[in-house]
Amino acid sequence: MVQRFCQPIHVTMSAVSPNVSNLPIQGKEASTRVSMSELDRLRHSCAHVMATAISRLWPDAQFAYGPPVENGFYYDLECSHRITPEDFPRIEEEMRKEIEADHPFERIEVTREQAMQDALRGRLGALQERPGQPSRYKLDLLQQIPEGEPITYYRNGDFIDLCAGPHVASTGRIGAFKLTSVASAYYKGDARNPQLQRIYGTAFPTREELERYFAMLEEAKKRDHRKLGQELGLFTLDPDYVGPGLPLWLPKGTVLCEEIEKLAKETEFRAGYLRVKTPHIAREKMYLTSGHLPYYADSMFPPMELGDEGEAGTAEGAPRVRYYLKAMNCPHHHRIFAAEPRSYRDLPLRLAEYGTCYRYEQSGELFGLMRVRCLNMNDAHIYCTPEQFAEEFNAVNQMYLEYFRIFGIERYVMRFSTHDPARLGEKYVNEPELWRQTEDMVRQVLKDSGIPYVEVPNEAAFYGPKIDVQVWSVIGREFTLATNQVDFAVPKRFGLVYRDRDNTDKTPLCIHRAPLGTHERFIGFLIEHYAGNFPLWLSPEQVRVLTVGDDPQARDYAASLVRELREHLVRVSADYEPVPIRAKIAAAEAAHVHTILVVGPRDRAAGQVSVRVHGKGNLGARPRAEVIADILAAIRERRP
RNA sequence: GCCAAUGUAGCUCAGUGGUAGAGCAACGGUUUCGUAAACCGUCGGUCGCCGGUUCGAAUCCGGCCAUUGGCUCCA
Repeated sequence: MVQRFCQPIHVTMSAVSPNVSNLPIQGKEASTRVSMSELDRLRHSCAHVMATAISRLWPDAQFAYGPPVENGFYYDLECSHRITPEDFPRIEEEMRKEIEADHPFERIEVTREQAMQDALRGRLGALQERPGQPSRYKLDLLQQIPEGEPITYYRNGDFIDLCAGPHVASTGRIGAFKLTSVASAYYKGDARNPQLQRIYGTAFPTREELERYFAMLEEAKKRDHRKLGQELGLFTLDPDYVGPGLPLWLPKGTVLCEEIEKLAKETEFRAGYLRVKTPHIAREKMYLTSGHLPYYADSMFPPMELGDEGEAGTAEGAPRVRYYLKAMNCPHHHRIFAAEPRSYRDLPLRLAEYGTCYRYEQSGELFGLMRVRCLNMNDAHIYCTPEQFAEEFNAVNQMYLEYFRIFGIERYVMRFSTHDPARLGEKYVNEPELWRQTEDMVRQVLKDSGIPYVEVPNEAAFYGPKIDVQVWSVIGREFTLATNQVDFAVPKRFGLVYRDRDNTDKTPLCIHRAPLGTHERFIGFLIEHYAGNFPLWLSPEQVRVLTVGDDPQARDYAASLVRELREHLVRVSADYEPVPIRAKIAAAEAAHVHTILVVGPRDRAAGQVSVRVHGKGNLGARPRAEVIADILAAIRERRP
C-alpha cells in the first residue's frame, strides 16, 4: 500500500520491542488505517499549523508530506524562498497567531472530482486558490489514493490540506512547540525525484514537557561518542593527514578494541571456531569471482595497478594487474576453504577473523565512529551442510544473546530481510528453492528462540536472506550493530565443494556473521551506552592509586600496591603529586577511572586501602588483600 | 553524491570592517594537603584553505576542503 497524504505511517507490531515503531518503515508495506497516538496527533496538527504559517509568509509554498516522527514532526515543501533557521522566529510567530486563533480542524469529505479541481487550482496545502500554480504534490498524492477510499480535507482557518487526519480538535489545543532544523529530502525518498525542503519541529502538550525534552537532548549531547571519545582520549580523526572516516585509535581506545577482541576470541574458541588471518588486499579476480565487481565498485577504494614494470614474478610487459583493498573478508575466507579438499566430516567449518576492511562510504554518510571507511570486523564464516544449517544459525543467535547479556543491551530487535520473488535473477540470485528453504529455516529459528524480530521483505543481500541486529543507544540513537547473513550463491561462484557421504561434490551453505559488528561501530555504541563509564574489565584505566600528602612511607606503600596490581595485569596508574587529594580525586573522576584507591599514612598503618569507585563515591577503607582480590574477580568475571 | 549549517589556542567558546580574547589544559614557581579542582605567573593562533572587494578582512563576496543536521546509499 502506498503512503498517503501528509499522514504518517505507523505500524503496530506486537511481540517486539516497544521501540520498533522507530524502524524506518516503508510506506508500501504499512497500513494507513492505524490510529495515531495523542501525542502524534498533536504533532501532526502542529505540522499543519507550521504549513499555515509558511503559506502566509511564502504563498507559493508547495507542500508534500507532513507526518509526525519519533521526536516531533516535519513537513516537506517546495518554496522559492530557501528557509533557514533564521526564519524560524518569524514562522513560529505566525504559528502562535494561528494557535491563538484557535481554529477548529474541520474534516471535509470530498469527491475525487472536487479534490482534483481544487488541486489544479492550487487550493490544497494553501490559504487560497493559486491560479496557474496547481498543488502538484497533493495532486500526485491524490492520484495514489485507491478508488473507493474516502478523500478528506482538513481545514484550519483558511488553510486547507489534503489529509487523512486525524488532528486535535482545534489549533488552540496544540501546546508548546518549537522548530528545530532544516534539511533536504527527496520527494518520496527517491533520489530521482526533486529535492524538497524539510522543516523539522517538535511539540508537546505543555511547556514543561518541551523544556524537559530539550534538557534531555543536552544530556544526550554529553554522551555523544564523538565528544566522549575525544575527552577520554579514545580515538581521533585526522581528515587532513589520514583521511576522512579513518579513525586513529589512541592507547585508551585500543584497550577497548583489544578487550572486546579478547572476549570474541574466547567466545568463538568455545564455540568451535578456528582463527585465520588474511591480507588487506586482493586481486581484481577475487571480486570479479565473488560478484562484488563491478556492481559495488563505487563502495570500494579505487584499485592499485601494478604491471608493465614487472611485478615480482611476472614477465616484462605482462598485463597490468589490479589490486583492491578488501571491502569484506568473505572472499579471502572462501579461498581458505578452497585451499584444501574438504569432506563432509570437516563441516561445519567455522573460520573467524577480526578482519580489517575498507569501504569508500559516501562523504555525506561518514559519522564519527559509527560510519567509517576503515572497519575492523568481528567476522566469521561458517561453512555447513543444509542439514547443519538450522543448528549453526541458532548457535550464532545464542551468541548474540550472550553478548547482549554481557553488555547489558536490553533494547534490540532483529531485522530479518527476505527476498522478493519478483526480482529473482535481477536483485537476487535466481535460486528460488534455496531462498524458500533458507528463509523458512531462519524464520523457524527466530520463532523457536523467542528473539524479537521483524520481517522486512525485499531487503535481503543479493546472495541470501540476512538478519541485521538493531540496538538503541541510551540517547535514543538507533544502530545496526551486527549482521548475520546466509549465503548460498557465492560459495558456488568460487566453486567451493565438499565431498559428501555419497562420494559426490556438493556446495556448502555459508553463514556470514559478525555479532560484535565492527570495533568502530560497537565501541561508538558502547561509549554512548555506558556514557563513558565502562565496566571494570573494559576500562582503559582500571585503577589509579592516589597518595595523600607527601609521606614517603605512604608513597612506598602505594608503589607496592601498583606493582602488585600490575603483576596481575591490571591497568593501573599512580598519582603521587604533592597536591591536595581533592584535586587528584577530581582529575581521576574526570578521566572516568573506574576504581580509585586512596592511600595515606592511616591506610598504610592499618594495611588497608580506601576504595572509591567512579560514580559511586567513597566506599571506605578495606584490607588490602581483600580489595585486590575483589578487583581481580570483577575483571575475570567481566562483571557489568 | 545531494540540500543546508558550521569551521577562531590542545579543549569549550567570545569577538558585526581598524593591533586576536577568556576559562580549562600545558609549562614554571609557591602551597604539604584525607575523597570532584589551592595561589601566582608564563607559553600558546597563517582566525579551515585559496582567491576577490577594501586604505584596511576573523568579520563582506566567491570557490574548495572538512565536520555536522537531514536525504540517498549501505555486499
